[in-house]
Amino acid sequence: MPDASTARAFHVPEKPTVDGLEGTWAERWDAESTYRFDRSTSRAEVYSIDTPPPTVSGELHIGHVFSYTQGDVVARFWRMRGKNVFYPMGWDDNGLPTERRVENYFGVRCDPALPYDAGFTPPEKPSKDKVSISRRNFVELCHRLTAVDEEAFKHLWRYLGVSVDWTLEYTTISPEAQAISQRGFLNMLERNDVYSSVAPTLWDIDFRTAVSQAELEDRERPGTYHRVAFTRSDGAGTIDIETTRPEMLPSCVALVAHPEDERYRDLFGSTVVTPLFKVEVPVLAHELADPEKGSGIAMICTFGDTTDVTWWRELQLPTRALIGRDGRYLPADFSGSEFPSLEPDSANELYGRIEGGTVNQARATIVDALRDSGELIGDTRDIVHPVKFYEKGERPLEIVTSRQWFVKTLEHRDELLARGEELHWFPDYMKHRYRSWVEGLNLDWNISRQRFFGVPFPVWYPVDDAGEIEFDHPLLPSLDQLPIDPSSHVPAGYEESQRNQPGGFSGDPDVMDTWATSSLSPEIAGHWGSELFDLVYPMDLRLQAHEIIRTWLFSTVVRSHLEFHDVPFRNVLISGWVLDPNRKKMSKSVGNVVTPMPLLEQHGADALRYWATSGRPGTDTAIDEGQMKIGRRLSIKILNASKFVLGRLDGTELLDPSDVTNPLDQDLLSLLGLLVTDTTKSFEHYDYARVLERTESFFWSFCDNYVELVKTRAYGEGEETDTRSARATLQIALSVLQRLFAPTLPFVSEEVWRWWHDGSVHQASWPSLEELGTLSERPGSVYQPVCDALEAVRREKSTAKVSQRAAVARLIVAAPEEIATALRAGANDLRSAGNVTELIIEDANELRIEVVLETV
RNA sequence: GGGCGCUUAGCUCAGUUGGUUAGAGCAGCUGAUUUACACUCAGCAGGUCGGGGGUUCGAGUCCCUCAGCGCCCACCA
Repeated sequence: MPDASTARAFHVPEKPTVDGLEGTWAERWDAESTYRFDRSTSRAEVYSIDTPPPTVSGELHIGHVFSYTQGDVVARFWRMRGKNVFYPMGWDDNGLPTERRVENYFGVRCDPALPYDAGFTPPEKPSKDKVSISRRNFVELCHRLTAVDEEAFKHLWRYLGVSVDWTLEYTTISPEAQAISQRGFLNMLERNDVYSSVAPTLWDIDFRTAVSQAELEDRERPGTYHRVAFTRSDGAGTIDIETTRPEMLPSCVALVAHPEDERYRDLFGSTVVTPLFKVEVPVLAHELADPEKGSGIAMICTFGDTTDVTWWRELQLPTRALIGRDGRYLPADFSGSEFPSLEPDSANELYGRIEGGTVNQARATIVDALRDSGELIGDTRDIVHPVKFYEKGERPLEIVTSRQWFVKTLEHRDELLARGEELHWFPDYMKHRYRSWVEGLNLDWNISRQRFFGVPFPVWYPVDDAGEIEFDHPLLPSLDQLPIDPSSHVPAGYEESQRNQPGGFSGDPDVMDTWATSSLSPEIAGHWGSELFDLVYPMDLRLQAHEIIRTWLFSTVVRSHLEFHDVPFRNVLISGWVLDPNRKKMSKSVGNVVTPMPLLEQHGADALRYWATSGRPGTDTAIDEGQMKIGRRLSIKILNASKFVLGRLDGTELLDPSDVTNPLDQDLLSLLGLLVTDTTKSFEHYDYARVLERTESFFWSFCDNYVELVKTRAYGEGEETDTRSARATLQIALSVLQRLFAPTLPFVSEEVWRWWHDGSVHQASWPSLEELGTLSERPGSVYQPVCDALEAVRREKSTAKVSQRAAVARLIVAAPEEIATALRAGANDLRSAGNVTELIIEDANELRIEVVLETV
């Protein structure tokens, strides 16, 4: 036998069941280290896998089960194929979602200004009024809750049978992950791949943090066009613009129209005066101005939207930013140089009414004032238009000027596109998503977040004698000091007492975006800096869902390209979404999110895996309990068929292909050979769904036709060589089928395998053609005609509404020579399976089958 | 506006490089029944392959076009 384990006396239970297999085998696999990665290996022997560290912020959902199962099936195939599979598991336990969960779970809020309270205990029941606690207390609660969540996640994973090596478990907030993340950052800083600057930044006013382009989403929102009159400085009348954001008027720095626009061409270079605030601004030309939109001329404000940022940058306009980090209006003086109003008193009076207010309040005030001044032209017009939101946010993003760290992506666009082409995508068309994302980049990647539970930037800054922070001369730790927290560690040459003092130092207050850390998942999982890393990097496989191509996949490619001038992984397996039974996307707000544990307990892990494996790569798939039931039924069939076949076999006797002498048996193995070739090829192309489909289909035919045909022969009736041939075929076929099912249905496959083997099926070798002996040139040429004849017999009995065991007095088959020969070879089996008394096979040109039932 | 995918039986989906009469499961219907398995077995019925055009001896499959659904990207004032 080619199997890794040895056969021995069979132990088949009286009443096999699929219930409880998950607990039993998860424990055994742990105890036997079935999935342990062997470090004494070479890169060529390794198959390494990079899976997403799920966000630890509550419960895993069914989408995780779906995606990870697809990856696990592939992992199990390569393991059986002889690869040394490196399959770690990580948890992404820092970042906003985790903070959000901790705030709600304990009823707390982080206030970095507060001192640490060593005796703090969170309220027994979280109330709506959140308790403010120090950063250190907050981080402690984060660690406490994520530890609990991670145990629950791990339990689910083992129950599902994900074949990770749990000794390789990692978390993104662990000291090692932080050290790697900080090392990656310092390397980028040294290479000048990352920079900090004060710049307009996409800002969520509720979370009070910057967000990156990748975290944007458009949502349709109602808006209103207001037509507003600007006065020409030359006194030649007014120019109307249309805007949905009249509240940005005090931030206006210019008007802009298309360079070719006849209507405004003569105005370029001239100036106009803004309504209400009476600030003189230039009229400029830029190609992004759309003559079709509104009146064809737009106002540029700092900053109403991302186009404003582009115009501001490219036209080198002044900054008149007025919206603060809390979304409220900052103080401004219209008599100064920053806001040079021609009528400062009235401008300041009006501004005084909106200062400190929200955007909505300001809009109402300004629209009223425009109406009063006569500068609002005509009626307003309600529209619905896309507005940019943080994907987890509730209010529209503002653009706020702040200091942030950016990774240079724009200047590497072409190289990043080329890296995308280097990857092997499954399905292939998913590469378009990567490409269109990279082509559409318009901002460098902002990796700093003004939050608390994350990897800190390993940077301090000197504070000059005047108390100003010198951002341009950061103080850096050495690599062997990592990880560090600049808010509690002190840079070399300074004392803690000098923190935030003139002549002292100040720590960078921000933390890294969660993607900035998870973009290093291959480095973290592979322990960058150790010998292990060279064995596993670049990874062989990245598994993930399509929705995070622009975030996780993109950012991982960026980091790998900048650090190693290579791709981070060779193959990308993209999974689809799980849709609810009505084919709608699941979301918390709709309330149609399904948690997997109840389904797992009801149907069993193999059944859920069966459903998940039926979803092809990249394809969105609806939850379908019907599919799970079919998976469960298949598992039970595998138990029963294995029990039956092993019951036909003689205890310990191991047979091999040389015992297979009967033409029907040889043909069955030839067909099995086709299946082995097909499934192997499919797996090599990550088509796990096809493997299951083909194997399942073969298996049912094997049970219903082949086993029925050779039942009596295998019992020992008739010639001894024929009995031996049937038993050898049953044994070989069963062994192959159990192994073909093993990646998809690991629990039931392991159960039946262990009835007759000592080792695990998951360490057995993937079936090969060699173990099937000499294969026919024309597979199916014997088996198929015999099955057809058997089917004719069954049809006759079914039509006559008699038992399938009813006797057939005479079965007459007239057939062309080849078929007749096949039937003669299978005549004994056909007779016994059909309970046929007299079988007559004649040569004829046309196939003709006559079934004469025995009259009672 | 640009791009990608999907459209095959009531439902969920297979259909390899174009090749006999288009397949499976579920649901439906008709039966069988001390059986390895009722979480069973056998059988039946159900489709002008989204519409139109083209290439070809031959198209579910290739090309063009239209429509519907879903998604991705976009500088939406």
